Amino acid sequence: MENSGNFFEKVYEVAKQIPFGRVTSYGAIAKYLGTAKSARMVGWAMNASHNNVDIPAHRVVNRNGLLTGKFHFDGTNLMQQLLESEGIVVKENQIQNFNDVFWDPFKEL
DNA sequence: ATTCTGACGTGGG
DNA sequence: CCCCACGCCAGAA
Repeated sequence: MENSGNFFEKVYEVAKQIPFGRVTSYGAIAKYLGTAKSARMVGWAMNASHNNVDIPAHRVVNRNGLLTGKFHFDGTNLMQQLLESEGIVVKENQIQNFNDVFWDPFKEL
């Protein structure tokens, strides 16, 4: 399982390190891993992370700050509620003050 | 084996 | 500023 590939494992590691009340983008993680063009794979990894409860996938959004994957969660607005529960303001599936809550692995990690 | 789509991002017109 | 196309990799039909 964990041998699915270093890439997925790395994504999980970074996602786990996302601080409370913060969010990051797929591209940021992908870039940090050196696969900036494979940002899609990051999302795919998140899909697999469904098995890993330790992965706060709700804290990962696209570079637009939009909750693109909110439909992949159990509920319709479960992702938004989780983010708001952390103090993040979300409006119409879009994170407000995105730059303020944005967590950059390059800068923070 | 082939084809398409998908939780994205960047670049060009 | 808005719209379109391309790249990337992996899994499903």
